[in-house]
Amino acid sequence: MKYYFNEIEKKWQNFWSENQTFKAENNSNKPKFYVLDMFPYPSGAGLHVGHPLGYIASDIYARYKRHKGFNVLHPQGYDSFGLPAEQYAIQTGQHPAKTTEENIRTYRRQLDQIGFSFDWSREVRTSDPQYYKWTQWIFIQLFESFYCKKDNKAKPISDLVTLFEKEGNTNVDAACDDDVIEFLAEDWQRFTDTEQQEILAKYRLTYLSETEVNWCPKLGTVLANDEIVNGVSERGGYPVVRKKMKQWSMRITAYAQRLLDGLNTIDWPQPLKDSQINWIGKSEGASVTFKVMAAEGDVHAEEHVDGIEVFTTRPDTIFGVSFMTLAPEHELVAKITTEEYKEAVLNYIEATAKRSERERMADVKTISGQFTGAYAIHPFTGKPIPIWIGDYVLAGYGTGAVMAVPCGDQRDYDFAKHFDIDIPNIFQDIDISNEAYADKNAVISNSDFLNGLPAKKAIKRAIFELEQRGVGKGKINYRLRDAVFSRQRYWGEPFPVYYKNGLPQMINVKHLPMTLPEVEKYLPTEDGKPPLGNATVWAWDCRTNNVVDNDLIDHENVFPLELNTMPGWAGSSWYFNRYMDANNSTELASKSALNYWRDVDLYIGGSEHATGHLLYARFWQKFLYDRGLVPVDEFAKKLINQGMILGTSAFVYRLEGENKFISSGLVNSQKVQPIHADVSFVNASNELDIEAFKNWRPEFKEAEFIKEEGAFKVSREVEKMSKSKYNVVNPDDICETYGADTLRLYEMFLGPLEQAKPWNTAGITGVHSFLKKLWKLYIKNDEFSVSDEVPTKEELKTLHKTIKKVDDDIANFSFNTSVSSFMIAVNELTAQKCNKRAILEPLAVLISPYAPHIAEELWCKLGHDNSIATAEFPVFDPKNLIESTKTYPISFNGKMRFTMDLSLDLSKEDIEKEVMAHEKTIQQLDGRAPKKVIVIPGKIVNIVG
RNA sequence: GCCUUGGUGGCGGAAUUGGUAGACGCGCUGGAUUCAAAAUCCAGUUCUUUCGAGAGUGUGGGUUCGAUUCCCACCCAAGGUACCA
Repeated sequence: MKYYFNEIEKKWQNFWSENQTFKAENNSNKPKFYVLDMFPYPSGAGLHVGHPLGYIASDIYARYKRHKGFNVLHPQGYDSFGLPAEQYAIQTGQHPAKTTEENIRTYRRQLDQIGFSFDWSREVRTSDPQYYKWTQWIFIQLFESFYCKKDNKAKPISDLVTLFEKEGNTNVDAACDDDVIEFLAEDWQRFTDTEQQEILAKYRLTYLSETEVNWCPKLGTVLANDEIVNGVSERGGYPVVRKKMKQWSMRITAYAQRLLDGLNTIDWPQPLKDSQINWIGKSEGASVTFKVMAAEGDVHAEEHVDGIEVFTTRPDTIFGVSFMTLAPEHELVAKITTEEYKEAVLNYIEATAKRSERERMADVKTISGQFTGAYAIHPFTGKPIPIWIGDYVLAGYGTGAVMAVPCGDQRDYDFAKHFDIDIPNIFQDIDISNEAYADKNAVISNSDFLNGLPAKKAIKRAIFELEQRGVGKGKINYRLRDAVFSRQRYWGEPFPVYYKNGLPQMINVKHLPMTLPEVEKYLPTEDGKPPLGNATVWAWDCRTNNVVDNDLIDHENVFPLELNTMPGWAGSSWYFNRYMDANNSTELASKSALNYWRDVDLYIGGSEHATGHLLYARFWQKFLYDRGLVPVDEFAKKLINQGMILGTSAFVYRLEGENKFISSGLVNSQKVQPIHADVSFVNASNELDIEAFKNWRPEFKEAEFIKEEGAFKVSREVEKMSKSKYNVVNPDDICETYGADTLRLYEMFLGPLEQAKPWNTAGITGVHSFLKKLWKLYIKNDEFSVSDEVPTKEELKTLHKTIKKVDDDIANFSFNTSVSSFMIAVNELTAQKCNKRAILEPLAVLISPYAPHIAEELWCKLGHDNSIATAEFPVFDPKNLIESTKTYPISFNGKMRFTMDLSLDLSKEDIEKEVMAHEKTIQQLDGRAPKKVIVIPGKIVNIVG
């Protein structure tokens, strides 16, 4: 009766699939539990052992919750739009849909073979028109909405139109573009339809705007900030430049505060919350407008410049202002610069423009700047303030201008020192002769009405005074920008948009989905249009509501369609809602399904999505909530980031200039070249399979190998798992050799779920032989058989302490320690020669979330004809752990020296008497009298002295 | 620089509220079984040691009868982020 894992695993995978064991129902008397994984992008390379880590953890959790009586939703799908399929299409001409389909098939096979309890009847694919129909639908809802700041929620744009008709926009408090002008009801009536549309566009939650974007010429597309690493594209490492383009944007900034507040209501990892908080970058302070002083002889100066607006977090330091600095790109620079300084300013701007964004960021130490000749007027003192330009001020943050307070800001201080500008000290008893004082702990002085106030009070007072005089006001500034939503790609969701007189029009939702058109080529067109510009049938006929041939475009009835597609995060921002009712063709999900499942109870995925997917998805969820489309405004109550599994690379050493390899222990100080060897050639003792290595590449065929102690050893190093490092381990091979249950257990056994940890196949034999030992417990005389005898106290103790441990571990997501406790249990039961049903049946259930195939087989052999998934989880009974004696550690000055078995009934005094009489105590004390004896009954004895 | 997380044997890692540091597994050493190998089983395995014992959880201090755990300072590593005004 051997443990034939391959047969067992195949058998049960088929059973689950045929019986739809894990299909979740949308109505049930059981409490609901929704366990979600971040769905994968189906790449051509398939899965390596690092990918399923999170899926195994969530699967254990889902199976455990089923045993505990929950109606569990545990779905899976594919984030199947994306760049790699498109790049492949560009190279081979193969339609991305085809590549994607093939990749999905590989993924599905690999996932099935690991034995996940996914409800595949709810599978979603973002690239499926039946799915992206609803992505397009949500886009239209965003277009038809604005953000009302009074009610702090999104509302229909028609509400806004009603308001405009009644009273114009003077009383409207809504998130909008900065350049909205005020108008009255009469004005609104007078505006042409086009003018009205242009105004509404400034309020819509998605809008077209001329934005400066990160354009990657090599990829022919716009990249989001998080797709750029160190100034080059994350994919491919191509250079990225700034370029102005008309793009769809999402007004995520309207939700900045709610995205911050919501973090307090969800159980997500602190580092992840911190990076979202950072990304949103809220800073509180004031905006202050500095009037510009008329240049000598220029009587009209004030007419062409209203003033320079700055944002500061320290309005309390306003009396310390001794100059202002504008970003070189600031639009006022040209207007205010005096004749005398024109040339110098132009030269400076030219010089900074030459330096790339990257250089500017890397080189923080060099101080540069240029005086413009112009002066601003201090709003309180009326003194002239010289206006400089300098590239330490960034055009993209705040207003692109700062009021410089050298005594309170190190950058201003350095700038002032460098250009010999005055550094007035406005802090009482603070020495600023060497550096600025940036803390908020000083008392303000030399500052008129702020004198004697501590910083925090001074900030409030300063804002009050600014507002009184109408030169500024309290303001909250966010680093978060509106999100660019257009991509110049083929393999993404098309926008449901056509253009009439240059104005975007939404296609009526009843004509969705707008499916991707066929194109000849997947590259941008020669005149720089996105790939959809290659489509010949991509025009909208308003009479028939059909996509028609471009030749029919007449701008009266037939109009051109949008050529951009949506970004990768569109489809992933709401998929968790779709799983609740994945096959609904009339709604994104039915009200009843949404109200039943509500939100994700446990979401597991990588931390790399902190400021991308996880921020956008929260934004969309809040929007959908505002519009009454979903019942909760945070989609995931709890989130866990699984750590990355790293590879353990193997290195062989080649003597420099020779085709001779030397075992790693013999290298010493010889000149060698380390070469990655494929990890599959190396065994648990780091010995290389020389024959396999020789056959690997022709250049090694004739190589010579210098062994140590009869073997050739490699050295190991932990690196990221990657093809080029030959340290990738394929789960298919592991399942073939050891089985899926072994893979699942080993991935959990490696270490804490959230921690990054190296994979080393060598250790897998430990968990594999554990499963074999487990199997053997159920075998007697080579037959499957268990006895119905009453279990002993010891056997019950082993079982129940394991139940308790596993319950606690799963509650803490500490899956690695439950694997250890299973091993301990099986070791103990083996030693006890336990073959009893009363122990072994609950044990099978206990292990089934972790190793479901072997558990099903044992369950079946124990005489059950239903799946073990339906079994109730064993219940811990503390009475099985009650002891009568305790092995006391006897310590001296806190150091344990020996142990003593004593009855738990003994009093403190009795314990002390017994311990003091013990020969080892006498020996330890060596004649000294103890100063003190600490006795904690049931725990420890500590003798001091 | 700032924020976050972490630092324990040769390796992955254990140690609920401060109470026997190194569970469990790998590797290693020795043994049994075998013609041999695989597989399996048994014993040992933190370091030092004069074999009595002593030291030991990044470093240095502190609190405590007792600290991997709490406090202070510092060092190192990983991840995030940045002339953010």
